[in-house]
Amino acid sequence: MIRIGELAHQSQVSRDTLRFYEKHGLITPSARTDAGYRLYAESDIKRIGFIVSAKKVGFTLNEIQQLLQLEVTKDIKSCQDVKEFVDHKIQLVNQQLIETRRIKKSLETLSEACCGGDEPATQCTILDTLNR
Amino acid sequence: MIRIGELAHQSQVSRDTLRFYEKHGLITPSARTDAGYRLYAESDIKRIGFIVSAKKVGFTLNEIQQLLQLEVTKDIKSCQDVKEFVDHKIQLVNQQLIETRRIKKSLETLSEACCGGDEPATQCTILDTLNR
DNA sequence: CTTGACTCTGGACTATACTCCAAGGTTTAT
DNA sequence: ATAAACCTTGGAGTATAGTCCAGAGTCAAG
Repeated sequence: MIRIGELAHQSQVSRDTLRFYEKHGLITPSARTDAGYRLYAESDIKRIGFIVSAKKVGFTLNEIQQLLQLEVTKDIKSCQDVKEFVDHKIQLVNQQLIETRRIKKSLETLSEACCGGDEPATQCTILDTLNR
Repeated sequence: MIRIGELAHQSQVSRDTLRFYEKHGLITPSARTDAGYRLYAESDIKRIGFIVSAKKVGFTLNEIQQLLQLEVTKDIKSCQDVKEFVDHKIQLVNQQLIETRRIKKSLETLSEACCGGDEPATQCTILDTLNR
């Protein structure tokens, strides 16, 4: 059993963030010392690893919480459920991708129409366009 | 000169949002009635239009404020300055695009490795991967 | 026995972009 | 005259993901 500082070190997640995750129900230390110090077991370390990995692939903390639910109920939840969850997230990310592309395109159109010269911007096409 | 409700109606931006924009220095009503009611002139309406357009192409409120600065100082700022501002934003959006693509790919890899069957998820490759 | 490193809690603060509310004043229509 | 509709301000709340701090307790080493 390790204390919070050690876990922070091992998992590269700050103490404050660990406590923050706890407050939001993502993880609970397996035990406490008599003085109230958090004590983490191997399983807790793995759980933090899970959270870190899930964050890397783009899940929000809220989604990670749901994933952890799936983790816990592994034997009553099927692979299909897990896959559906991931596929749903892919849909969300895809929408975000489309929106970001749209924005990029708009900005590029804006930029391309601009002469970019060093004359005063009184007639700047960019500012003109945004004014409509 | 119109009042806030009318401007909200015309610009499709809520009263609260208009006051919010004011608090954050994006717009100031040209006048007030004796009773303190905000009064907006044509130029104010245009300014809101500018803000709405700029939001549509993906600028944050902070960036819009900077754009409005450029607007004001049109004759001392060049087209080049404006274009540089937009091009810098394109860079930011591009980074976001790359990151979102990375996430999408990670999720797809995760999903593709999963059988998606209706057996219990005890051996689910998705959960396994996230556990590493 | 004291110093330094570590931990605890609760709460404030960051950024982004609003949204909602309460309590009160003003305008407009009937 | 009064009710409805509109306006004012300040402040709180929403979601996301933390970060930072103060004041206090704990623990190991010199």
